[in-house]
Amino acid sequence: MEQDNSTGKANAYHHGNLRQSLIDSAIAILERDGVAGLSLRAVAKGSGVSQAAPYSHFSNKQSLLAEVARAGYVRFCERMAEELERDENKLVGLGKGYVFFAMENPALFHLMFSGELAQLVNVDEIDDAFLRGYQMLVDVIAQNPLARYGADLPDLDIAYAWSVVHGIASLILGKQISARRYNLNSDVEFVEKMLEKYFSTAQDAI
Amino acid sequence: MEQDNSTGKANAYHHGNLRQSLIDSAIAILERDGVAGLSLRAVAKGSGVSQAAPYSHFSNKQSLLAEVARAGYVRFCERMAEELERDENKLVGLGKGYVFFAMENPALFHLMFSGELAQLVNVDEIDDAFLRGYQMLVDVIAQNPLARYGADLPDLDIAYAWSVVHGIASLILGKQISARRYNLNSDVEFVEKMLEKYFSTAQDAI
DNA sequence: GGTTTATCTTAACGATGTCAAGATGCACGT
DNA sequence: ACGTGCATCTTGACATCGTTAAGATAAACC
Repeated sequence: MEQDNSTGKANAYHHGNLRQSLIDSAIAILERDGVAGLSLRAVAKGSGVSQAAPYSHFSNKQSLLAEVARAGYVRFCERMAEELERDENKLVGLGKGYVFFAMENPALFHLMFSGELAQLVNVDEIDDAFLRGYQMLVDVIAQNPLARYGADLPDLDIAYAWSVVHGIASLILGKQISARRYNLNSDVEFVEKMLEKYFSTAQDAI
Repeated sequence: MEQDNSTGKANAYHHGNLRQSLIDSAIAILERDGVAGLSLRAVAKGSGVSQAAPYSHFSNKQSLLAEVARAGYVRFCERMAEELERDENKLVGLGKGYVFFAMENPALFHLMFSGELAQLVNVDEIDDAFLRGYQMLVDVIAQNPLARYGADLPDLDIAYAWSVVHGIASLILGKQISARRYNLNSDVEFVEKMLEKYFSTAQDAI
């Protein structure tokens, strides 16, 4: 974060950029082995340092995970912006980005939204990255009011739209919903069908 | 399960009904201390047996948790049925039961739907209890088609309604959504407003 | 060049999931 | 009635985990 990766003082003893390296290692382990394999010792080994080295940069495991979640929110926003450009219906595009990110990064998504970090950790730093994602939804809803409810209560519309995409993502990750149950070829196709059907906006309607 | 609780052969050495007792202890710990306090050793101590005793009844911790989840689905269905009677709009009632159960049993709900059990454990036994809850939703949707989409694709309507309530529940448990954000007094009130607004059925519409 | 200080290592502690070996006592055949 | 088999439970141990304490290293600054 405060130190450049490439100009780190390469040294047998002093890593040079351990803080960021630990976050990267944690994300890599999360993608490869899931939450089960994400031990502090494994993260340290992934960065080539000893077991206790992370404690020079994080007060405990939860603090590291909070930073991982923060990095996750950044990627999350990028993924939504990517899909937002591709889709004409902005609400559908945002929803696709939301659910696709969850499907592509299941463990990271779970870490970001499970709420296990919210209690013990300083949430303010997370909020920065998190609120940027929330703002994307607010903007899209403001410009594309949902078809059936007009704009009289946009706040609830925001919570509603958020709930729909988050519910779809959660149920897919939890294996409760699958394309097979609905005779579709892939989960991606299922998500697209769902969002296009239930996220029609005022412009699309009738 | 196969042994009665009251007629268990009370004995200093042989517990008599340890299997069910362990499941009950696990649920009690889950409610009191959350997932963090749910160790096998704590569960064993809660039933007054030694650390390794659970391995006479469960192959590992995951197997015990699977049974806990199964018991959770039973309670889950009861809670939905309770709210279903109370509400005239059946879809709204079902949704209230769904979200209220999550709010009243956050750790249990998380265990039931996180999908962490789905990989390693024999899911068939869970499915029995789980499918009863799913069938409740199917029946309600069949009798109360959603207002705007008719009955041409009820399958997707089911997935949609499920996603909405599951999303609301998940976001509330994860502290991403709260009544305070929407200027409401309580999360219960927020849930009721949401469901009544977005779960209007064909009968209610216009 | 010597000191300060951040960074990293080694060693250890308690807690946890799990297994192996043995103790206990209910059930059942004789 | 009585011994045997088998399910059930205990003790003890091991590897792994998060975390802390004490000390080693070397970069930074005077």
